[in-house]
Amino acid sequence: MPELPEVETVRRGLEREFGGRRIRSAVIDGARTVRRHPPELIVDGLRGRTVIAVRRRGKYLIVDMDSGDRLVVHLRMSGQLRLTHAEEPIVKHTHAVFDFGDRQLRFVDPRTFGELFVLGDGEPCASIDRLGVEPLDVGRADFAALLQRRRFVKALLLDQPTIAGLGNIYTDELLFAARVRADRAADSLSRAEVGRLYEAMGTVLTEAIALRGSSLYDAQYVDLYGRPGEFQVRHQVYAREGEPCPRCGRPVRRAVFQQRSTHFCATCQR
DNA sequence: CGATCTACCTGATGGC
DNA sequence: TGCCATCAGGTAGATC
Repeated sequence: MPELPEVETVRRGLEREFGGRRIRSAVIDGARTVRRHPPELIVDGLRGRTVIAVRRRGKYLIVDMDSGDRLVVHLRMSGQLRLTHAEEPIVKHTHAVFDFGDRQLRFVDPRTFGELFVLGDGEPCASIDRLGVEPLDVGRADFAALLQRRRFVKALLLDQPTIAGLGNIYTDELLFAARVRADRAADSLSRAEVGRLYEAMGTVLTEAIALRGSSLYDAQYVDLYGRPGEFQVRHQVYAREGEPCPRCGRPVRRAVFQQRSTHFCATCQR
């Protein structure tokens, strides 16, 4: 599922393939994908505009256009952005096609949780504006301060207004690396534990980006070119229930915590 | 404030 | 073979 490393991988592909290129036309199909405003705002508003830059904020992709408009994309669970040639057949669940002349950018999303919307020059966006710090930019002291709340540490790491970009896969991997249980109160972590969590956040996310993210058995996530990521082979606990813990050898466990699965080692994580 | 629950949606999977 | 229940999880909103 697209979390920070997957979204960052797509961002890099978008900037490389579409930076400086002009949208000839756009087609939006399906009512749910563009749901914040009429689809004409994209179809008519972005026609003829050129991509200046592609940025990422948390799990949001932000495409800056030469008009000052920004095309915002959130992949949610099953959204994919794909680079294709114009003549390639439109696959099922394709909800948006941006034609750049020699190539197309297509948004494919079976579960239609993902969304596209456009923001005018300077227009605020509550969804983006309320996002918390970027995990790879926040300093150690600021990160430690964020944890001074009486909430389950996993819930806090998943809380986008606190820290933007972590999802279920990477929180489980981070907590394992830091040897901290998901259900610990965030403000009960020792200095050493906070330090390990901070270090893990940097190393795990950086390596995951280098390996172009994680693709699971369902291959819901692939990059712009349809390639799966390779970080899943480095997962220590996520989707490894029953396999030996890489640290102590006891079986990795899975439990439902706050309505989602949590993978952990009951021996190594305290 | 924080925890819990639900809705959104399709495809894959497993049991019978 | 088919049918049905279950599960996957990012975000928003209701409720306790």
